[in-house]
Amino acid sequence: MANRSDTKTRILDAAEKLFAERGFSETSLRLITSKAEVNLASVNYHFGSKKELIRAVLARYLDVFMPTAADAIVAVRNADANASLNDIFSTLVNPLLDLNQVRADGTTTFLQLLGRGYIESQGHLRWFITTHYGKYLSLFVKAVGESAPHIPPAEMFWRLHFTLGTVVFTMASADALTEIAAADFGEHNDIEAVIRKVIPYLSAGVSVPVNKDAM
Amino acid sequence: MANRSDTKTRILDAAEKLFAERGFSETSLRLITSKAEVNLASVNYHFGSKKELIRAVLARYLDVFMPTAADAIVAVRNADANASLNDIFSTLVNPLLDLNQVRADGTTTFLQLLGRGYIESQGHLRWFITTHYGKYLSLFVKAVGESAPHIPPAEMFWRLHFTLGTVVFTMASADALTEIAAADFGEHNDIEAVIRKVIPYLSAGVSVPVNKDAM
DNA sequence: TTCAATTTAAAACACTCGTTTAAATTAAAC
DNA sequence: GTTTAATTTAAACGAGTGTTTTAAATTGAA
Repeated sequence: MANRSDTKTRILDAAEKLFAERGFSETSLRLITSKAEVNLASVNYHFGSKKELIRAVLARYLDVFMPTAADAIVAVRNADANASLNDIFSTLVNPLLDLNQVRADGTTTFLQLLGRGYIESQGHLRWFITTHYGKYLSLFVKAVGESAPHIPPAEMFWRLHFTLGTVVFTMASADALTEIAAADFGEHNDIEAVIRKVIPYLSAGVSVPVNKDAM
Repeated sequence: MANRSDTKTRILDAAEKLFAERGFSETSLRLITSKAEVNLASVNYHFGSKKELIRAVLARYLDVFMPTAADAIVAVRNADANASLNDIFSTLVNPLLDLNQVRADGTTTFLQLLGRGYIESQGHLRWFITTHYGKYLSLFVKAVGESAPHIPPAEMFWRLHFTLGTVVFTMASADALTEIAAADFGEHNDIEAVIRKVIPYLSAGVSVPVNKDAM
């Protein structure tokens, strides 16, 4: 029996789950192919290399998320030219949650993959994302900057990277944190609850007035 | 020639530099021992295993930083019982910068190691830090909590992890970010400048009032 | 049905890793 | 100065990695 439900898709589905859980370099091709119930060599046949598989896994999400997120931001700014930072960040919630309709647990998986991607792999993934999705990133940066015009560009550069760190780290360990929160505080959060917790934190940090003494 | 300036120290010095730069699992013992100009087997002879070497590298910093940081926080709270969140965070700056006197580039190295430690290695490092330095961590959490009494404990749990993510991610990529900032904005930041930039961001995020609608 | 292209399969390749072994060397104790 | 313990050395081990190769099976079109 060949091509039962597409070997390529079976590999991608197994790989994204394992990559999100354990990171890229900690996930071997042998583990992926055994979970996907396909032959080891089929990864190199269909994708060329492990690096290209990683990029394919991320592209499957980015190709969906980036355009819808960009559309949402454009729409919000057309409706309200003075949209707040909180509005801009909140705009991303729905495009993120929509990923759950693309695939089960899509939102969590995507955010964890993004986190792993920025934490690991110095080169090829950063390059892949910025060259393939750079125009969307520029749009996001522009929207945030214009919603907090009292922050100079250089300061905003740092704060957006602080923000990236917050999101990436939180999402990469979201499962563990949710478990601890449930055990210690009886809270039962899903990924949407965590997203809605982090947004006010980010908005406050990004827009806090710059202290000239500390520069 | 044996024992030229202590093999153990040579290993620790080479290891901490490489670990901070490339992460733990990306740094092989062969690379460490070649940089340290010692024999490969000496790592296992002096430290037992790579895991124990990693812990020894971190302990050398934590043993210095944790007590002085705790003392500083106790002192600030004795001087001003209503110390603000910004005060608490700022109190950590000097203990951090003092690490530059322990070793060249000590502050950056320590923060990057801490970042790598929390990002990588699911188990043994988290366990090592919480069991060996738990009392200091509790003191920090208590001080922060009491400086922002309007934030419920469960919410504070999440915000402190957001904060951890910001710090860890920023420090792990501090070198790259500083370079970009210099190229794009003509800013020339050292590690102290980055620390002083991040503190107001963190204080604002941690202390922003909780929006009941979003819970 | 035949034939060529695609896909799967099993095995081996070449390499890196942390660790261990056993001999050689050095430093310390008597 | 001899003996004893600590340290350093070189070599090998065993397990794991991504990738390539070779051949077999399967597919779709002629």
